[in-house]
Amino acid sequence: MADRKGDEMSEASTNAGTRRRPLTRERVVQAAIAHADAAGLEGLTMRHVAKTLNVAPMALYRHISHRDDLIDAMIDIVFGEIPVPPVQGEWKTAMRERALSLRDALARHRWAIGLMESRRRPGAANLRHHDAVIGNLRGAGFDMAMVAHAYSLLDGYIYGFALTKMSMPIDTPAEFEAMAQDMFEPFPANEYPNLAAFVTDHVLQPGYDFAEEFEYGLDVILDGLERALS
Amino acid sequence: MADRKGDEMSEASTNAGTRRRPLTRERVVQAAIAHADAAGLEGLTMRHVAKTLNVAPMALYRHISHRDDLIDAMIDIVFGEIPVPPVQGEWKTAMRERALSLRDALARHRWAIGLMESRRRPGAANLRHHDAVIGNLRGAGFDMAMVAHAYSLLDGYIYGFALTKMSMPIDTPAEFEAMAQDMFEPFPANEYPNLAAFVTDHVLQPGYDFAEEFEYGLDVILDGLERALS
DNA sequence: ACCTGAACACCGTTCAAGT
DNA sequence: ACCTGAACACCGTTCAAGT
Repeated sequence: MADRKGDEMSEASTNAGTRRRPLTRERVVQAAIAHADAAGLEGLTMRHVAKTLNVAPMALYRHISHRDDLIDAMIDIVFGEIPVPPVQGEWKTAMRERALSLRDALARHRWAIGLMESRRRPGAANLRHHDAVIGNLRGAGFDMAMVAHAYSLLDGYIYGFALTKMSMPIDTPAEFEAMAQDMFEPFPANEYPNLAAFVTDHVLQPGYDFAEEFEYGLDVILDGLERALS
Repeated sequence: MADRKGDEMSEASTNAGTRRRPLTRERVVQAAIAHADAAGLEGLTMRHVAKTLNVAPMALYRHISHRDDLIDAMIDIVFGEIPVPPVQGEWKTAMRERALSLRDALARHRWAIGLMESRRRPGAANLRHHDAVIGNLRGAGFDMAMVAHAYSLLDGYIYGFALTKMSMPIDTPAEFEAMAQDMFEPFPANEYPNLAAFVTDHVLQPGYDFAEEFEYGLDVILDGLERALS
């Protein structure tokens, strides 16, 4: 497959044979995100990112000042993946879509969950996102106090659901059943009858999918805010 | 102060002059919790815990099998600090008190927030807690599907609020004002008018306290569940 | 101008040894 | 039986050096 003729010439000015593109901040951040998506936050080491870029660990420090600066940049990419809510537009559908987009972004980038709201130097996508959410709510008649209520309630729920879902030690029902066995095994039988019934009669039943709970709770919250607004 | 006569003799059988109590699992876990409360999860190293106990790092491994096993034990202590909800008793007040207790426990042990729901081998206090919550809801007439809805909504919100509150880079209003300056500084003036107005006209006003948002959202959720129940 | 290698002060954990 | 010390394979980051 080497030596294809007609390859695009967009990088024609680089030396033939020189596989190495110049390192840029963007390439470092993208490599870091790919690595964290695959290996988690604790798998995200400078040394590993450097290796995937075929570079010495120290080369990264020309483009980022330290690990936390890299994480700042990664988080702003995640915010950039969430469509900006329309400033005009019915608030309930806008907030509903925004919640689903944020949930999906956090599902793609589980390492980001605890970090989205903790940036001391939020990036442009982060600020733009929050500006649009607030703008939409204000336009729909929320006063400042209600904006604050709605924001803390929605984001608390969205991040918290993502957190509990992510930290669930299990993905498939088969795994869950195995874990449920192990879970009760060290304890006397029927020591926790309500929990046992809940697990066997509901959670382990075919068709139950924890992920679907998200929209139920979201609608309870949106309906509650609507009622508070009027 | 050495040589007090009349000291309690409860440890009288230990050698005089030997300051060292025997290491136990409980002492290791308690020292680890104290350390994590003060220094956070990333400050919780085997070597530091060992130093506070005046012991070589390796001595810990006689009582715990590895760092994750230590964390399992720490989490069950946190669950044990939350009063068990009464199995009989009006569900709304029981769930409200349980939410506030859990919030308070997470405020004392911020390192625990992402870990409470991720134990593969939950301890006795953990299982007992969940059993009592489910028992209360079942007794109040929740069917299994509604238990699942209520649980994921409440815990999502409780853990998520704790997470966003903890990760807020700031505690005092003065700090927040300084950070708000820095936050907008790299960007053109009035690039984010809605966000700027929200911050200056509401969040930075005297009397605003983000922590108080918790109960507002909690009541929206509890009222919504009550409505869904009937 | 851009990248590298050696080094420093850390980690969790294994293993063989001390009392 | 209980604890220790040296060692291994890792970290992030500094510093001086290479091209």
